Amino acid sequence: MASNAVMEETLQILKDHKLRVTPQRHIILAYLVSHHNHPTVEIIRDALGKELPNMGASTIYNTLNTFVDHHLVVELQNGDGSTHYDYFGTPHYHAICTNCGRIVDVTYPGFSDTEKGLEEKTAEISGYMISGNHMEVYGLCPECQIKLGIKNNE
Amino acid sequence: MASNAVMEETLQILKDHKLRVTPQRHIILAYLVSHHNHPTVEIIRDALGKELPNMGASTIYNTLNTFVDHHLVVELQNGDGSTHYDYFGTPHYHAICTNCGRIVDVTYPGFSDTEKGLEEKTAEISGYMISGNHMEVYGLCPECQIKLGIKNNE
DNA sequence: TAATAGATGAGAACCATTCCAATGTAATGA
DNA sequence: TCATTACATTGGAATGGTTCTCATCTATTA
Ligand SMILES: [Mn+2]
Ligand SMILES: [Mn+2]
Ligand SMILES: [Zn+2]
Ligand SMILES: [Zn+2]
Repeated sequence: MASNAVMEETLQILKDHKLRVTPQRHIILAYLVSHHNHPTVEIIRDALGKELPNMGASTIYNTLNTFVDHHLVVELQNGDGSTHYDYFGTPHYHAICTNCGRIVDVTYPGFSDTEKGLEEKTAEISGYMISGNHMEVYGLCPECQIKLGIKNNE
Repeated sequence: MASNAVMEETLQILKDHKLRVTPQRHIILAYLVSHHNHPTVEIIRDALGKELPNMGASTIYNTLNTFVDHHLVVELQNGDGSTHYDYFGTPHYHAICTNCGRIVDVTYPGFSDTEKGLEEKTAEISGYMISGNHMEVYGLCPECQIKLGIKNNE
């Protein structure tokens, strides 16, 4: 699906909830849709500083929290103390480097079955009414393996 | 395995790493091993206040961070702003209530296979050298379902 | 156009966690 | 046993990401 179609579809979700599509919300969403870098508020602020120099930090937090509330975006922690945000258009999970904090997307055929199985088992056992899940796998990214001398640079 | 056997085994891990088994570390570990309430630092502090009234908050943080570094304890977030800690003796994952924050343990036969499969797939796809994973499932706990009128109290 | 509700922005406030320096205590070795 | 060294605890200060407050601004509705 084209990036602007994703945008339109997502913005419609906001409209459906009587939320206004402001320039700030539009530009933040566009940034998230077009970048897969799992940015922090600070990174978003720096990246959008040229287009909207006066955008307040509160606005970025408010906007991202709104997106999270509507399940358009997920929050991630990589241990660096700040929250990372991820436009969650396509189901996937994350591998997070315990050394440098790098977060990469992962998915594979059959992943959604695994996910669904986990949710069903959990509902059955715990009695919870399931609304979602987070899976994260931790380890050393390829670059840190080299940096730390664990893997040879070939 | 008896609780004191678990304690001994865990304390030995500290000794093996040349870490001293102080009264503070001992009492905090004992609390975690014998409670499955996924406590915060504040909860631990309140619970142990009678036994060690002068224990500093820094000590609790230091101790828990040490345990986490040695993979004896895992950290959990439930959205209430503070970190929750869990003695991770037996592999399991968590169901977290999005309304009240309640965290419950879940496991089932075959869970470790699911877990292992996820780690192997991830290593293969991402090139990461895997050291662990976190799985969390979100939803409404049974009590909140009733409280919110979603499920009838039978 | 008037009235209302929703959104932004600057800075203050919050608060969980970390940092720091002083003090205390266990391990080591002569 | 004494001296030395390394590890740990403590209380308080500092940090810093996030939330809160409120005046201002803008979109929506009637
Ligand atoms: Mn992602
Ligand atoms: Mn648990
Ligand atoms: Zn890395
Ligand atoms: Zn609940």
